[in-house]
This record gives sequence, C-alpha cells and structure tokens, in this order.
Amino acid sequence: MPELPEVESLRALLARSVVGRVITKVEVREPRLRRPVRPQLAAALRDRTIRAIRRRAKYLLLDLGADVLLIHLGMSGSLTHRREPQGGDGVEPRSAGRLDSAVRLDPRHDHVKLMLDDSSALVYNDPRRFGLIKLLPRADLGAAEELKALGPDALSDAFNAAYLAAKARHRRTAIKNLLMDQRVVAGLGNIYAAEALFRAGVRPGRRAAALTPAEINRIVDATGALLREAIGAGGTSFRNYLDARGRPGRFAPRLMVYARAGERCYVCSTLIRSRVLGQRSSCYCPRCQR
DNA sequence: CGCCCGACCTGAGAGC
DNA sequence: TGCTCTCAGGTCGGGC
Repeated sequence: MPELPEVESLRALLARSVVGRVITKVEVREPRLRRPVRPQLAAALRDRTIRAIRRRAKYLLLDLGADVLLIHLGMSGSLTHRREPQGGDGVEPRSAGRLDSAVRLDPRHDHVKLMLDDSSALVYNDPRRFGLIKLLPRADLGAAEELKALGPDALSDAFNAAYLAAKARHRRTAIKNLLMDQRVVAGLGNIYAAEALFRAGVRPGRRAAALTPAEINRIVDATGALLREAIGAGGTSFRNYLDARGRPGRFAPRLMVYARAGERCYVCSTLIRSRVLGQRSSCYCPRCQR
C-alpha cells in the first residue's frame, strides 16, 4: 500500500510530532511480520531519543543516534501517533474527533507500540503483516540488505531522463515493471507507476527498450509532478491506509486510471482497460496512452 | 543477469 | 446468512 507519497507524508507529520521524544517502553504484541521482529528490539529501543525522521524509498528511518529504526509498511501497514489514555488499551488516534472516514484500524493488528515520554504512542498496525521493523547501526546503513540495492529515489535529481534511458536500454520488460523495480528507481508502486504512465501518455506494457527519448522524458517529468502533487494531498487512501493522525490521504479522487477499469477516462471518455503485468493489474487508457 | 512465478498474510467484496 | 473465490498499495527467493 504505502508508496513514496504516503511514506513521505508520514515522515513530515511525524517530524513535527515525535522528534525530540524519548521512547519509554516498547510492546511487541505480534513479532511475526515479513521477518520476525527480533526479541531484543524492545530493550534496545528503551530510553532512546528520536532525533530525526527520514525516508528512503518506501522506508521510514527513525534516527536514534547510533542506531536507526527502519520501518516498512508493506501492503497494509500504518503508523499512527496517538494519545494513550493512561492505564487503558487506547486505540483512539490522536485527533479522533476528526475521523470522518469509514476507515478504522483494527486493534487486533496493533503489532508494535512505542510509548513516548509525553504519554503518547507510535503504533504500528498491519493486518497482512508484510511490513518490517528492524534496528540498524547507523554507521553502515548503506550496507543494510534492505537499502543497499535500492536505485535512486524517484524524487531525486538522479532519477532523470539520461538515467532512465540507460536503465531501459536492452530491457525487454514492460516499462511499468521497470518503474516498479526498486533497484531501478525507488519509491514507485502499483498506483503511482500506473498514474505516471497515464500522464506521460505511454502504455504500461510497452517494452522499455522501445521507448523514444521523448517518451522517457515525459515519464520522468510526469513522475516527479505526480509524486509532488500526491505528497501535497497527503497520499492516497484506498482501503486501510491512514496517516500519522489516523486520517486518510486525499489523493484518491485525483487518480486517473488506477482501479478505474471499465470506467470512462476523464480526458477522452474511452473505457479504461486493465491488463496484468508482472502479476499486478495495470490500468490504462487505450486512447490517451500509446 | 533478466525475467517469471509462487509465497508470504488477512480482509473486503462479489457471486452463488 | 454463509460459503467460496478473487483480489489488494510489496518484497523475496527460486527456477530457468
């Protein structure tokens, strides 16, 4: 679920609310995530100060000084900052009064809770348990398995037309698969790869190597603009994604093709189609995209 | 190496 | 109502 814009929105919110806070206690209620949460984690986090929050691709990094807490939300994860009613098993997001969406986090999937020194808590909730929480020494972050193979961040200057053209050369794979390959460019998932290609006017199934320089240019430009707009809207909420305050993102109504198969294109009224690429359904407008 | 596929999980929604 | 099936925002490892 969460792709770059959702994680970046989360980073920005948490940077305001939890930086400077001290972790007083950690509860690991369900260690069985994509990789088991290590038993030592809770003790290692205790009394650590959250100094800064960063993002790399779809990973959130809590800077704890000598170590970094790496968090990935998988397909269905969320991280919410809540007021913890003392003594209670609180599940109310911090600004609960503004929760106008139908989305509710199921407390059974509150797998890890970081209690903070202002009697609030950071809660990791993840129904499908595809996420990851892991403590890494800051010194060799770059060498970490999870991060070392990542390509340039989709929002970085390093993701430019010359770079993408070089990566696309001799590749028979579909351009959408290439954009979703985190080793090529980091941060795009199924929603934003589809949306970037719509904006660029390129069909998702086109062979990467067959794209023209103009198309490569449009893809890179469209990706940057799309991600910035999505971040501005707090990301996309489809089913259970919620931001740090327990609110959904506001970008979903602006999606042009994702999850719209069978509906009419907002630009040309042609029916949006879907095909499977790399085992992911890929929506596109057969008229606007060539 | 590039590419494809299944696996890992739970829940929502459709169809019967 | 309740069952069964498909699909879902992501990675990872194995096989060819």
